[in-house]
Amino acid sequence: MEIASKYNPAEVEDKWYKYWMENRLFHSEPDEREPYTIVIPPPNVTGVLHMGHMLNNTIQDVLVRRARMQGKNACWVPGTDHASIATEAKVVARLASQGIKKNDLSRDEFLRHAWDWTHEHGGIILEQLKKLGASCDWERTAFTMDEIRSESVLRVFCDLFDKGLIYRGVRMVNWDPKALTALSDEEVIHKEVNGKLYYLRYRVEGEDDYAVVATTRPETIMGDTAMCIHPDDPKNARLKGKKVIVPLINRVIPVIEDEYVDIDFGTGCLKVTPAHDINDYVLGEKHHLPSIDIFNPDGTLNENGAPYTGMDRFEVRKKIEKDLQEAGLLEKTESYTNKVGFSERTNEAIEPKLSMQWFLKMDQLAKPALDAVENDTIKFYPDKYKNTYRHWMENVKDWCISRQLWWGHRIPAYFLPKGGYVVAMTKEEAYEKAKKQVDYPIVIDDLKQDEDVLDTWFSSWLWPISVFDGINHPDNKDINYYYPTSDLVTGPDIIFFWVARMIMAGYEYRHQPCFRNVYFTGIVRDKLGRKMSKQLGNSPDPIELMNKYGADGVRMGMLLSSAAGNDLLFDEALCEQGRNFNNKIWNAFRLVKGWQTAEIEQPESSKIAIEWFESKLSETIVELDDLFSKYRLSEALMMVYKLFWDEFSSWYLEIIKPGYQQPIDSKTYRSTLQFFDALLRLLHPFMPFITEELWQALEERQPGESIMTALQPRARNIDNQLLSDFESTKEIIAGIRTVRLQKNIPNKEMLTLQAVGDYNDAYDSIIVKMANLSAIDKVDEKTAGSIGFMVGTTEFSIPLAEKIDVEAELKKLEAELAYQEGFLQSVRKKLENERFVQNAKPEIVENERKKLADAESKIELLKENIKALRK
RNA sequence: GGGCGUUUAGCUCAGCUGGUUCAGAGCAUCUGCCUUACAAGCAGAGGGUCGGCGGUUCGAAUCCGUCAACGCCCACCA
Repeated sequence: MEIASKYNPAEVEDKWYKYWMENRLFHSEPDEREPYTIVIPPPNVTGVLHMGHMLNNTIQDVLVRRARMQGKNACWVPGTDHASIATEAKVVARLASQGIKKNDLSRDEFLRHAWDWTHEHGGIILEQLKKLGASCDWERTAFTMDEIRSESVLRVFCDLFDKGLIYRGVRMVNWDPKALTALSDEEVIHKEVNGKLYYLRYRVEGEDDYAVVATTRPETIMGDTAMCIHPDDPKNARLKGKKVIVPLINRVIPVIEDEYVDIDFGTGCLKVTPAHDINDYVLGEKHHLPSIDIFNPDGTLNENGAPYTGMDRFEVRKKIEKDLQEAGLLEKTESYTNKVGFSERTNEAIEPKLSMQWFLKMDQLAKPALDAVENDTIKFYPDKYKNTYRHWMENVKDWCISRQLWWGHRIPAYFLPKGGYVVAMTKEEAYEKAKKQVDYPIVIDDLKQDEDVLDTWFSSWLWPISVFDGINHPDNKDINYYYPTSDLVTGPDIIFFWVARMIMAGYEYRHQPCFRNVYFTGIVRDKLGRKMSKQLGNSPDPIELMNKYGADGVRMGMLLSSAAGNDLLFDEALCEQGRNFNNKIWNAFRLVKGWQTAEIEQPESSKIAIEWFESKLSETIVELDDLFSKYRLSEALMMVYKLFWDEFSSWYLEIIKPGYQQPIDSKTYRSTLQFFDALLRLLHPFMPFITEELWQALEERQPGESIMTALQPRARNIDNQLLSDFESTKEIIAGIRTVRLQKNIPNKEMLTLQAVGDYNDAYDSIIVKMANLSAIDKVDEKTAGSIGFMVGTTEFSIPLAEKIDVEAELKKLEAELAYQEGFLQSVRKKLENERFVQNAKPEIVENERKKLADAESKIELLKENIKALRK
């Protein structure tokens, strides 16, 4: 059979994915085996696969496939997130492009559009994951807004409300004037902004004096309800008990005193605008100040903002500067850099705003979640994120869970006609509750459901439970079997949004951790270290990459550069390396499958090679287990890579390779197929497609059989002596090859090797074959006019009378001699140091003595050789 | 303003509780090879005062201090 010399992924990938699906190999049902569970971090339902997903899902797939091959019942649950704000923004934008304004639609009409959008785009990303080879249990695909998940969310809301953990109240929240909704603290990103510090003059009432206030936000003066000074501030002591007049609008406000004020900032006078600054709000509460809200939800000024009503807040800032200037009320401005909060989603400057919202109390939920990570019930990889986590959990604030949006889970609170509300799963239930609560007659349509929806994360935080329907049916077979899940793979950027909250929900609803290990991936950057972004155009399209290098090649490219928790600098060259490796595997297979077997005697060299490779394989398997246990996937892959490429292909196969058109003995062939099989199984979690293709072709397989469900090879005996002897053998061979290269001796030309003195000849058959020797002679003294090298303390030489360049040879030997003498010197110094001999561990000292002896014998040899050459 | 992390070969990184698996790996580079598995390859080679300084120690890439550069997270100084 003729096999192409290049591996063509396109021909095999779709075929095997289809095969896996048809045989339902990804599907899991509870059974008696140990479960291994991963829930996918659900991507946005309307999202498109990017490099971050590639990394994240490749890692998950490696873990799942490996677990499956360890005989566990592996289940990777896929799904998508409704992504409230992001999706709603996209739908609004699309409607706008069709000339439709959201406000012109009813809630139901808008939701129909949103669902249309979801059905059009939803699932694209999941299809893309299939191309990557993701072995998700697609029969379990979930959506945060499907029936089961929605019911779970409402149930949890009602439950937490009944437990008194959810409350409703007017609070200062982060308002996004573009999305027109409140945000949680976590959705606000603080950025440095270059602005100005404005010094405004507030006249003192009834006096010909004024106080100067420094502010970054002059447009909020219409909301001022006090001026505040520090009680111990001598500069401003004259203002105590006075009243001042707000510039331009001439409203009289009191001067209050509070230690909150920093005497040294600006002039020591602070304008207090309780409606539009969180600190001012606190001051306002404390001093019982009125609060004047001057903004509309969209960031324009309302009637309280007269004379600037209707203008945008940033326009007003410019305008008011001018007006103040003209009125002589602006003392000066300074350039000033301060931090401003921006909406994570819309990038709009956040406006602190007082509004009625729903909150979830966090302190009680946080307690067990903090403990679980502190005591390693849930382990973080890398563990540095424990610090981050602890800090947040110890300072956790109540979670604002309501959003003024339509796309999402509508809050199940129903307002009563004469005030008050009831919380219930359905309107009917709410009605029943309401009837008991009020002493006036009502009908069901008197109940008005809250217009707001819940924060997206209020559904995501239930994900590890809700995907198994463990909220609605807490005692079902799936949740009891698959929960707690095993590993979570996600980015550190959502440690608070998601990870921390899942842990809380896990303890609240299952009294168990929701997962055992969290693997934090880094951010995928380009090779210059820049974040990938659409604007920069530096983000490759994963699908194109896979078309170019094959899914296995790209997977390997992602994995090679991904130490846990470190950002990874993605370079297409790594995919190329992955593709090249695929090709290497492919060609090794071509070689092996091309051999004819015969009942001939097994060469000594093959026999040794088999024993050696058995040990090497076992040794690697042990090391792999260790690396996997530490989630060091990058290193694990590199280890298998080297095992296959260097040890198996360059050494093992070359040793056992029969001469051209010669058959191979069947004993060696059998072992070789077994090794190949084991290697494919080791490789499969990393590169599922090519390994399946070759595994299927390696031997006759049963219908429906797959490498996916074959078991990982197990380590057997490791003969350390053999392994170390073999390394020496490689060195000898490399030594001969180096000589060939230096002396320009073709590989075809046979050479003789002399081994001087003590020498273990057990591996001669291998050396003869690999270095193309006619013989290895043991000699007491080497032939004159030969070129030599040392391996360990044994000297080897190749007689090459006519080809020796005596001068060059001398130079080489003398350089070596100088090095050895220097080395000897340093070892001597160490051993002559009494404190070293006394304090160091005996084995260390013993080792130094051995080094000394070795160096001495080497030096002696070198001297002899130099003398011989000089003759 | 607090906290965390990083700094080792040209690049990306590994070096656990101080001492021959301590100066390593892969890629890149250089040299020689189209040797019938693979040029997407084979065989070899070169390359680093382990960020700077100081300390502990018989001994430091490794422990301590300090400085520097970069990165991340948190924080209400207008």
